[in-house]
Amino acid sequence: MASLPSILGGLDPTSDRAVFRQIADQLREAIDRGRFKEGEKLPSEAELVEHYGVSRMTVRNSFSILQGEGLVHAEHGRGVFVRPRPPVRRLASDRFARRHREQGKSAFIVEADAAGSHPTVDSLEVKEEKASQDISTRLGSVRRVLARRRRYLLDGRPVEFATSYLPLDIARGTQIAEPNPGPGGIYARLEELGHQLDHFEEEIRARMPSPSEVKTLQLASGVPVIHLIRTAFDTAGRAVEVCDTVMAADAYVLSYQLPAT
Amino acid sequence: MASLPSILGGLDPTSDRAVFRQIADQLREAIDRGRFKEGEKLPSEAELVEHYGVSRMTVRNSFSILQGEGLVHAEHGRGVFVRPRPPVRRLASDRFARRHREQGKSAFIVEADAAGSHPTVDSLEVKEEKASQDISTRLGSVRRVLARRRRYLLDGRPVEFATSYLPLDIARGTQIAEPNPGPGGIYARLEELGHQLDHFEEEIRARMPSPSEVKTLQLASGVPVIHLIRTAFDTAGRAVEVCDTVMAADAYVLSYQLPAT
DNA sequence: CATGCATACTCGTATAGACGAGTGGGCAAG
DNA sequence: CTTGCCCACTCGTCTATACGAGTATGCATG
Repeated sequence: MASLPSILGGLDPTSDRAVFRQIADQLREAIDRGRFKEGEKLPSEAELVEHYGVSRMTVRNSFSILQGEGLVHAEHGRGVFVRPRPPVRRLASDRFARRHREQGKSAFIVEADAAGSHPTVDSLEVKEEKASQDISTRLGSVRRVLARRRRYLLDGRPVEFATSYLPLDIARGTQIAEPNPGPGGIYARLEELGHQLDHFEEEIRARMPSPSEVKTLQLASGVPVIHLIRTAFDTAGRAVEVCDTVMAADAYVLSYQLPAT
Repeated sequence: MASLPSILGGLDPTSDRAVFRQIADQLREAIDRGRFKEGEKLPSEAELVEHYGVSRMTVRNSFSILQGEGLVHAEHGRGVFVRPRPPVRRLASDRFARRHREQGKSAFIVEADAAGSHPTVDSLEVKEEKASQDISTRLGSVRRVLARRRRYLLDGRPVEFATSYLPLDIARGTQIAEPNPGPGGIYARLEELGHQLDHFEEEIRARMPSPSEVKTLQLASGVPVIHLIRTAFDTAGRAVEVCDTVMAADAYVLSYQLPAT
């Protein structure tokens, strides 16, 4: 690495911009310009204290700004690093098309294999439970539901956490209530049960994760989540499934195709 | 407000959870439970210093966690407040349907009026410029484009910042190159010019905002942005417009309807 | 009554120091 | 050579203090 003074400038004492912001600005610019590359270690707190002639807390304050922006992450005992951008998973709007439901493996597995990454699904839980107010409304005033929870990982990294809710009168006692719903997933089973799927509705929000989501998805600070709620409707117009998904935002791009009507 | 000890507990010295995290946990829980309501002022730093018997920096550290989560925001000289959740704007996937293009006013204005809020559009800029690599690719290798930039506000609050890019051979010299594109917007003009719209593709990402986005959208800390890139295709299969939109994530819910095919 | 200032309270910025804990390299002992 | 310890370096946590600047309130002055 080049010497610090050649990468980072000095402070402007006449500026009314706070010192820790000036330092953050310089580091951010250096990162944007590629002076510090993905995964590379930034100067240590001590080095920056030395370089700028400020106290350590001031430097730490700068780092915390960049962390909040998702640009860097700190590793205890090692240093502060430019956060590498993980490969993103592309979700196309036709991902639930019937033709994708032919094979035995789930869409997640097939797609990950194709992308050369190693997919895993864990913490599978299938149980009956009381529907939340929101789920009940979406499913048309049901009291209890079958909930299917699972977490998806790519190359060991958790990227998505999803729960499907289904009305008991549809799902109870069927293969949908089994941990492994069989080839084509629960949508294939629903159609076999006479609920021909008509369309899906998806609601998308983005927000900062709750502490429990940070834990489950092992999120670095400065990484938002995409919260997607999908409702599946059968040809009778009935909502037959609600799927609540929380995704690590840095791992996903959602893609939709809309008719111009 | 009830007394502090009745809302916030004490610290657990035996816990290995850092003190500032314990304080943040208690404040977060109090907020979640509605002990502190939206817009309400939290105890001041001094009060919490008193209550917990810790130093001020420790309390500030707790607040900075909650700020990063988007739960609270600080106002210089006033206090720290529970961040109110703004009314969200719902974007439905049929928002560009031809039938919505009849009236003179833009979709944004019509919709906001219906919701009872006061919409504004500002910082309108229309100019020809060099296409970025990404835009060029999406539009099919054009070098220069017409760029239409504008910012949308609801009740004075900026919520969205968008830029449309169009190939010069289509847009130059037409009403599309005017600040006001006329009734039905640029999509109506494109169709009049013989580019019957066939479908749109939308790409959605979520991430933390850049400093300039924070400024333009006046974002509180802990608020991510939704980055939406829409490409419009005509019936000849040509990409005739790319619209790059950055939205305050706390102001939007995107909604899509997908066929089950 | 109205104006304006003093003041108390709020958060913002910055310093200096202390100790703890994770990491990794080098050196010494076996 | 291998094992294990020490040490230097890293970030994590916390204290104590100081001054600045924005806000709001009330009181004194005109």
